[in-house]
Parts: sequence; C-alpha cells; structure tokens
Amino acid sequence: MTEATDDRSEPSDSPCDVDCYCQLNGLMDLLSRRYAMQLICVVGAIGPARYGEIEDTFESVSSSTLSSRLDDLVDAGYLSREQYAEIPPRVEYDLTDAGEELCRRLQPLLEWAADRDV
Amino acid sequence: MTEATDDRSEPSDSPCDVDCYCQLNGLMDLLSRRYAMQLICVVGAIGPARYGEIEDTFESVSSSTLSSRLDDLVDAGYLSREQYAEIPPRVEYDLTDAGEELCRRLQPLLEWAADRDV
DNA sequence: CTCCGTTACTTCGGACTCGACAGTACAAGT
DNA sequence: ACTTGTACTGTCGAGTCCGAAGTAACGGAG
Repeated sequence: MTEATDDRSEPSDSPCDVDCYCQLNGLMDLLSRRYAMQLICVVGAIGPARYGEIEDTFESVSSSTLSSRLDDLVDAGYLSREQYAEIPPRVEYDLTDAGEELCRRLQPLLEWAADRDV
Repeated sequence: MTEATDDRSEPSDSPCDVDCYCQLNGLMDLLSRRYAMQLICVVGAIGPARYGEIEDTFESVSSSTLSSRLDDLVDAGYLSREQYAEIPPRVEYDLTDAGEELCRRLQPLLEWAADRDV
C-alpha cells in the first residue's frame, strides 16, 4: 500500500498487468523445473563453469537431472555450451545475454530465498 | 568427505555467492510448482481474490491444480485464506506480508517473461 | 416438492519427472 | 595392463503433477 495512485483505471501504457502472467508458457515452465533457477544464478556466479564444478556446487542432484536441466537451458538460449576436443573431456557452460538478464532478475528472489530458507 | 575447507582457489569477494543458491529447499521447491509464481503475482494484482476470479484469470488451469497450489501457498504463509459462511460459498485469498515481499521480487522476472514469451 | 444454478473445492487415473546407480569413450600416467 | 579423470547417457522404480469430471450446500423458480 505504498503508492496506489494508479487506481485500477487501466492506463493504456500497461497493456498487460494481470492477463500477461497467466499465459507464460515456455519460460515459466522452464524455470519451474528443478534447479533451473539456481542453475542460472550459479553459472552466473562462477562464470564459465565446467560440468563437474556445477555438480559439486549442488549437494544433491543426480547427473541425469543436472544434464537434462543444462540441456533445457542451452536449448532455450540462456546458457551456452562450449566443448573442447580434449581428453579427458572439457565442457564449459556460460550465460548468454538472455541468461545474464535472467540472472539479474532472478537475483533478488534467490537472495531473499536464501535468507529466508536457512 | 572433507567439509568446510575453503581451499578453493577463489577470491573471497562474494559473501554469499554460490553456496547459498543450492540449498534452497523449501521456497524454491514451492515456487517451482506449476503456476505458483504467477499465482502470487495475480493475487497481488487483483487484491483479495475469490477462487473463481483466480480461475478465470488463468486460461488453462484445472481446479485441482489451482486448489492444491493455493493450499501450498497458504500453508507456506504467502497467502491468506478467508472463508465466509455463505451460500454459495465465498472464499477470499490475499497476500500476506511475506507474500507481498515475494511478489515484489517476482515482478521483474514475470514482466520480462511476459515480454519475451509473447 | 422437485429441479436448477452457483461456488469452491475433491477424486481418480494417467502422464510426467526425479534420483540412484551403473556404464561409456578416450588418452595419459604407473 | 590397469587405473584415473571427465562428461555425460541409460534404465528403472518411486514419487509427483495435471486435467476432466464429480460433489456438497442452499436459495430460488416453477
């Protein structure tokens, strides 16, 4: 109740206040998968990150789940995946531009969640 | 298993950077359920909201899913539920203080998602 | 007295998702 | 020859989620 000067008179520059939040098919479904949001922020925090680094960061995640979540995020264009022709193999994940923007918007949520959850 | 040995070759310029985002059990699991984030923002947008109003706002959500999601959010303390002894029944949902804070932090994400998804 | 309309939920069965564990490919080191 | 290290992939069973249809309650219409 800080600033309700807006009334509900529907200013024309806000074409979608409520209606928008309900049709979010792709992105919200993606973010609703397990570890998706944390993953974005973790990769954002440790920069180009190898698979093993990411796996170690989470305490309890199976490799199959982590792998498919990474694939999801790469497919959706929020993470980039660079594979080097080395043995043992090396793969680095990093945020794309869209991923960085997403990370920025996720940050306040996760910070608050971290404070609140512990 | 070694524990709490900070021999990572990382600069300690981040107080609570990576480790925090991975232990988020409760809240992130809750928000990862379908429609949970949208629900918070919708209730925040239309104020005290009746069940039917919420249902109408979403185009495709089954009543069972909506009902359990509302229960989840009420149990977690982000929504309040007020039931009136009338026929036909009337129930109103609203954000609690924690819910409002959550909504505030969800806002930038959902706005961006709405722009991007359409 | 019987049927209908309204509202806020349940119930049910199928679909999807997750985690544990094991296995793969490849080369360098011992 | 055998172990080590990395980044996965496969399989299976358990758990979770979702949507369509049904339920309960009462006032009002006929």
